[in-house]
Amino acid sequence: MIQKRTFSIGELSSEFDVTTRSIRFYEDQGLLKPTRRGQTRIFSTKDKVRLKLILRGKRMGFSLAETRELFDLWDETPTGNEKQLLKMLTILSNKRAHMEQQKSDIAMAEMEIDTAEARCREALTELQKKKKQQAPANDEPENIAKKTDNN
Amino acid sequence: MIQKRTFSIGELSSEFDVTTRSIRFYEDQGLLKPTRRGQTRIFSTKDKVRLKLILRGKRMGFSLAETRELFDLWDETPTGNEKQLLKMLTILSNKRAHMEQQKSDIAMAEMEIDTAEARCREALTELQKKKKQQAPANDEPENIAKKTDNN
DNA sequence: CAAATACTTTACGTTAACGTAAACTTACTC
DNA sequence: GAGTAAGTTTACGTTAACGTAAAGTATTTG
Repeated sequence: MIQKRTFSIGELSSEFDVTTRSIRFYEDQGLLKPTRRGQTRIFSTKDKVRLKLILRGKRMGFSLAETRELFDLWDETPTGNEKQLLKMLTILSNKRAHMEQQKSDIAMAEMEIDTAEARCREALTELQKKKKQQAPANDEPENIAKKTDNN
Repeated sequence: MIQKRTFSIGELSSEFDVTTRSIRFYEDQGLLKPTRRGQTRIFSTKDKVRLKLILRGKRMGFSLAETRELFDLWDETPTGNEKQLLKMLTILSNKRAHMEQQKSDIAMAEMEIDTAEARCREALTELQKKKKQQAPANDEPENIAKKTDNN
């Protein structure tokens, strides 16, 4: 046995930390296509992979409809005609552009977070100074009072 | 005059390609704080900067509520007490983690897009071959038809 | 001064992506 | 065989982020 081939909805739910409601919703929207044993859903590894892609897509800001469109196109790719394939290439190119935008956004945000953190730490040490001035000339070590919980 | 100091809602709307409805909504949610001349909104450069941050935040998957919370915290930072500042540092740390996740997501997506594109191009050249077979026996060199644009 | 242009408020409508509740079926297990 | 755990369907509810329409004001322009 190379791999467990099927999964219950509960297994996927807990593995990816997503509600069963969501998983059923994704099926309803045509993103997952589990088979059935009786009325119980049985998910393949392909479904599992797709679920992972759905969630990553969400984190990247894609709607379910977009992701679904990608899945459908991808399924048609091996048998696709020239027009389909060219459409796929265009979409891929668009995704790339989207990702470049995101990388740029992230880079700028990172810089700003750096300066924000610096400003914060500065304000903190400023507070420490004032504390010292208010409680002057004391031979007990200060760092006992300076304990901070970093939660 | 160093810079134009104020902006109308229409100016911001066209500059950032966002509807006036959205801008008013952002004000309503406490993200922008334009002054008024009569009942007409007058936006400062600070508002303009914040609008840019709002939009970038959206592209990064932040809700307006999250962005608003950041703005509020940021405003309190210079006068903040220790607790406030530590909270800010925690949030900044969370944002960083979020961005690391995103960078990882993007990196994986980029690889998959690469292979998807390769698969597409392969399918395309496969189609070309079949076309040639239907219009056979030609002494022109093959590589003219095999040209690919690597964009 | 009339018409066009750029604003404004109020308020109901819409879409995506689920949450939540109720009522039901299977499958085990004590 | 009663309970409980995991699954199911149906269907109404909810939230965020605006869209859209109506009706009014203020200023500019031909």
